[in-house]
Amino acid sequence: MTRKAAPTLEDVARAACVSTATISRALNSPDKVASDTRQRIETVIEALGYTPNFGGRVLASNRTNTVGAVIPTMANAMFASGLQVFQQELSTASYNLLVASSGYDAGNELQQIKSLVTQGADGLLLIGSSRPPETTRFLELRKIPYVIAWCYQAQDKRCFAGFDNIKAASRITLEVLQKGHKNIAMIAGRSAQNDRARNRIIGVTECISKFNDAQLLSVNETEYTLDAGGSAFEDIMRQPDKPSAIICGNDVLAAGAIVRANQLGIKVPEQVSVTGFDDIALATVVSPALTTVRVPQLEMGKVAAKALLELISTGMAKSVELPIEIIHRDSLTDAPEAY
Amino acid sequence: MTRKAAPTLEDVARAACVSTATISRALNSPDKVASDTRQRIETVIEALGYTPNFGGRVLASNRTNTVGAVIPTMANAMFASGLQVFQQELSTASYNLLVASSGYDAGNELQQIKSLVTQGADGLLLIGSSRPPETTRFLELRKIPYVIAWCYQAQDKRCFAGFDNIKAASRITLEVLQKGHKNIAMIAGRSAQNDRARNRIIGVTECISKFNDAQLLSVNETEYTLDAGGSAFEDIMRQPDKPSAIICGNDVLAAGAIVRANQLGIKVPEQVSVTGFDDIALATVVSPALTTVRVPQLEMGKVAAKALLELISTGMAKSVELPIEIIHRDSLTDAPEAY
DNA sequence: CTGAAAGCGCTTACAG
DNA sequence: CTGAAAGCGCTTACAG
Repeated sequence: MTRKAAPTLEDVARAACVSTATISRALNSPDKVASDTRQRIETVIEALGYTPNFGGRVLASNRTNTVGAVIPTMANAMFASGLQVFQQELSTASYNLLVASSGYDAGNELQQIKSLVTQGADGLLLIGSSRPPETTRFLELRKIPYVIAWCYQAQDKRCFAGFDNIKAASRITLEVLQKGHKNIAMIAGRSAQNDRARNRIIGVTECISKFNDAQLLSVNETEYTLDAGGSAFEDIMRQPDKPSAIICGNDVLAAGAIVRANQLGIKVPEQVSVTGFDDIALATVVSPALTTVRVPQLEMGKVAAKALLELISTGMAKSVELPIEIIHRDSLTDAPEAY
Repeated sequence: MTRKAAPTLEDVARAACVSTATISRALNSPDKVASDTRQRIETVIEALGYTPNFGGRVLASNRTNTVGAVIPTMANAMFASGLQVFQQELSTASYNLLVASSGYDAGNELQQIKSLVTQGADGLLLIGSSRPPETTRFLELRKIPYVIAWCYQAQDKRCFAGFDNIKAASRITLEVLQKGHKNIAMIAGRSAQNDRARNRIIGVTECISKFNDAQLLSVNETEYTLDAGGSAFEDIMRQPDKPSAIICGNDVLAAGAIVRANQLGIKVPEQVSVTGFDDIALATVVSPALTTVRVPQLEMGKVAAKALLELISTGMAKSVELPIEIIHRDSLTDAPEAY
């Protein structure tokens, strides 16, 4: 099986009767080459089926035109669709996307980051702002351009493309309180290695604490699965002090809670209101449909790509804070008077 | 901003008092190096914070340790979770994953394939078996190792990691028929550039044609969204000849149909049964929960990764056919007697 | 606008 | 087990 060697710049140069330098220019900065030469070169390239060798190009230019993304998980719809837009945006700039997942584990994240950087990623997309010093040190040391999505911190010099999770969580909490709910519970994501989950808890807590007659009965941290949401719901509804509303850390948890409620014969929202977070497809499919906070997933992907590209080429890019929105559907209603 | 140049093999060699060749060996085939030399080298590498330069390595070895995946869309949960497993499996073999999406468009797919190959992908994961000759030619010409997921064709010499969509669609159809349904409709994906969608239609059609007293009233091709599923459902139920069961090309379509049915006050499954395909999270969240065919998403990701790695290193790998399974939930019930 | 040539940082036969 | 050296295929000042 003798695999005919792919044509090289050398081959093209010979066939087109120019130097390799000119061909390289014709490819990378066409305007520096006379148009007739350029035409001749293009013909030859076409005829030979030449494509630049990746390794040669990378070694000489020290750039890969590749960007890496490390996300918590691809299995959750909330990251996947943003990633899609991110990739499309990169694609228009002739950049490719390397993807890895951390499984919400900081050690794993560092490992994946190192792997992507070793594979030559020119820049990185990361989710969330807080990570162990070891990771931060690595990023700094290697001067890796990176943008952080899914959160926003005004005072921070790093580049964000996201929204303020504390504010967003406060917003949905306010909706709940305005419906007259006094006894509230929260089903949250695991906050230990997840600043978004943590900040959503903070947002809920802070908002409730401003209302004298309202109280946060409990915060149940759990993994982001339907089952876990269901179990947490069941636990909460077994307590003597039942809430009239449950605020969930994301839509998966909320959908899990509602599905379980339906199975247990507990009426949502008549007996308990439930709210979500993220606004993924699930939110419209559960019954009752989720009142939730819509997170600008697609917009984040797009903005993050632009920022990262700019960061790579110019060395700096501005953070952008995207707006969230409360989506009113059927899972949140007025607190029962008698309560 | 003088960015201190990263240490090279050269630097390590000098510091460890050995040749660059030895270091390269210590890195790539440690057993070829005396253990004390290796130790010394490791210390120096650690001290200098050396990591191999990607471009140099790629140019010299002609391998990137990167594979690419071109999937129809990341936004749909069915591909995303398989991709996650695929990446994890690659990761254990020190391979990285480049991802791109085609949006179910063949032209787009070719463009993305070219882009990934240009970026040095050692191999490719592709979804589905049928593509334009132009694409096939490119793949052949460049001798790109690739594996095809989400389908399986016994007679084919290409490498598959998937299941037989025709058989799978027949299986679920048989379930429907065995419940006594005679008048059936199908809501399918767009089959033009999508062999899975096409084969599922074939499977349904073939199976029904074997039953003399049953008929396929209509096949409604539409895009894979909740709304499209809902609209198709509405159209179907507006016809004078209503089906007693609707077989859907995937869970998104089925969930969309059921949500719409609920809104219209049409009872599922009492008035119409509805079945899905894929078994994604949505299937358990809609109410009634979907009777559907479970596709081995995660297993496919894993098997595909193994096959691709083997294909890259040895030049060949066997196709594997994975089993599907019918998941019985609540959206399919007996046909009304009176019908 | 074009060419000659150095150099990017590795890997890998080939010798020893 | 180790080293000297060629070579991978580009890009990019530097001259002209």
